Amino acid sequence: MTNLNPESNAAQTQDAPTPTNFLRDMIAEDVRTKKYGDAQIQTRFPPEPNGYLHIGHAKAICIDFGLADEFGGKTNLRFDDTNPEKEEQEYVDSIMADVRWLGFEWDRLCYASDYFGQLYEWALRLIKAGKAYVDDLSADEVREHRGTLTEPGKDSPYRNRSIEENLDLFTRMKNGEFPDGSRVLRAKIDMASPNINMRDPVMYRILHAEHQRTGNQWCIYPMYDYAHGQSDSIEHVTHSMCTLEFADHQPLYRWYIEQLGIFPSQQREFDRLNLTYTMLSKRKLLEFVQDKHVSGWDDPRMPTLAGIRRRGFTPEGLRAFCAAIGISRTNGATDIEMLEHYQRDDLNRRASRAMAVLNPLKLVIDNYPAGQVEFFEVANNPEDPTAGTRPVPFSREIFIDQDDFREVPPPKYYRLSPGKEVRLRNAYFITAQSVVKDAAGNIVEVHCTYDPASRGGNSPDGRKVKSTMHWVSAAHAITAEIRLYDKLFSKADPYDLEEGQDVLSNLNPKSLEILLGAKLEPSLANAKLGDHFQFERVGYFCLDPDSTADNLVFNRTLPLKDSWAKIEKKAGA
RNA sequence: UGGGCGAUCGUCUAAUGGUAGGACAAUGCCCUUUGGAGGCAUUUGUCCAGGUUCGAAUCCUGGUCGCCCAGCCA
Repeated sequence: MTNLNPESNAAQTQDAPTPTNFLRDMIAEDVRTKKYGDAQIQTRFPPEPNGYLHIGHAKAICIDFGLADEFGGKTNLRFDDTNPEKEEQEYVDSIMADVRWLGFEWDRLCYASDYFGQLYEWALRLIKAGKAYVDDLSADEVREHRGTLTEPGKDSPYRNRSIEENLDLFTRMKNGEFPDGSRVLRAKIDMASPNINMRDPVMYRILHAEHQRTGNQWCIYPMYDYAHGQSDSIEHVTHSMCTLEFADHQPLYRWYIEQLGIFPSQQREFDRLNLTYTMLSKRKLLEFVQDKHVSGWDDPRMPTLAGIRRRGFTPEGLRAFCAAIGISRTNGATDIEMLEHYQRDDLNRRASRAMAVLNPLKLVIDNYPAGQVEFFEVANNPEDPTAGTRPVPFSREIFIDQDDFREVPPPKYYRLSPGKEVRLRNAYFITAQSVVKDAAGNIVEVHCTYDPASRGGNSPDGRKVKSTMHWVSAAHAITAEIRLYDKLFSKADPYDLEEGQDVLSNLNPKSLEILLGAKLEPSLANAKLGDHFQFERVGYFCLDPDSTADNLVFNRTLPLKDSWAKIEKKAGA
């Protein structure tokens, strides 16, 4: 069952009508022809608990849960925990939390390890049917016998053992009589198959390893191919969607199910998500964490769901993105701009506005009475009148951003410069009069005059200003730490490498910039974890869990689109 | 190079033999108390060569290019 909240459903339906895709068409056809009788559509999301979920998994989750939901079906969360050497409870916990955060709730929580007993029984059945055998070849020898892409393999000398001997040996494998790697159970299919997966694939290997759920109960563990389809079948999964690299496994998936004569789950593959400037390999991400190139799985620069959540991304925005990118069988890379667009789109609708000055420059309004304070009632969200207002204090000395003042304004610069009049958002028109510089010639203070008649931000005489700037009252400002994040990689394709280089060499050295002296309007002292803010004219921000009462830390989720930056860039180029 | 899968604007995708459309990006204009948001407009595409057909992105043939597979990982 999915649990999309009404707001996000509305958001999705008001977008362009979702185009169809081959998976939906396939399911619709199966429903139409009653391929599974009156049984409901059943899907599953089957992560291995060996790492954190990332944006690529979000696409799979949206497909697995979304499609089932569309057809009134159900989705199981199943942990594919068949390799105890890589799996941990920490990952199980994070995966459950991430799926829920994305907005989905599973029907049944399952583990492949729940089926170890059944899988073992079925293995015995295949042995008795002459369809599986114990092989004593070493791993190296198995590889040598497998052949190559262009040459057929050779039969193992153990391939034609008697059923009795196979039964005896496999039982003893299970009973722990043999060391790791000494024997495997293999399906007896075809060593000359052009599909290497069909060249007598390994079904079970010996692993004297403790499993996070079954402990030491087993010392033989099923391989993915032997476990996955049967697990689907046990759960009566009608449509088992997976990524393209498993397409070659489909014949094997079907072979096991046919030999066993069990519920005919069917596998169908779709393309994996690739994003520009992003690494979506669990193995590499684990490396980043272990080698401390990032602070952890939830580093806000990580493409993990835990990372982007901490960064301030919303599940609604992510789901809209997943719906927009569609599903196909091509291999390309989606522009990260598209991900960011759907985040901004969602954040713009719901983020509370606030004023924050990241790089403060003091501004003194010389004709404003010293010691006077007034409060302006300011809209929390111009996009949403129901969001209400808040009081924002104003006084003689305020902070503006250094970017908003130029002693010598470049062409098309609308912001403050000597003699120029601008609007302080929601407050007054001001005109810059003079600057104060330090010994090194840096501007440390700007002096202005204000027009008392422009209170609220409009002049009664109707004169216009070209710019509106945000500000924070110096006496009331709270100081905070701001973490500005940028892309983790500096190349659109992280794998675009010189000979012998690793993706690490494409890491963006400026992916994190920390600002310690930012000045925020006082209401931000009440920010809570999980709140989303738009710092007006700057970007979207959220409170980081590193925050303490006397050191607030805000993460920049994304900057606002900045057309001035474009103009500047063009002028410079 | 054996097998599998694929190729449509710069990018991601629709069109299921009958008008090549949308989104993102880009560009220009309008609007704006966020150079945000919004509105309008514009640009760019069916891998190539043949064939079938009244009509082909779609079907056929032959190329070309890309991705995946030789774990006792998933």
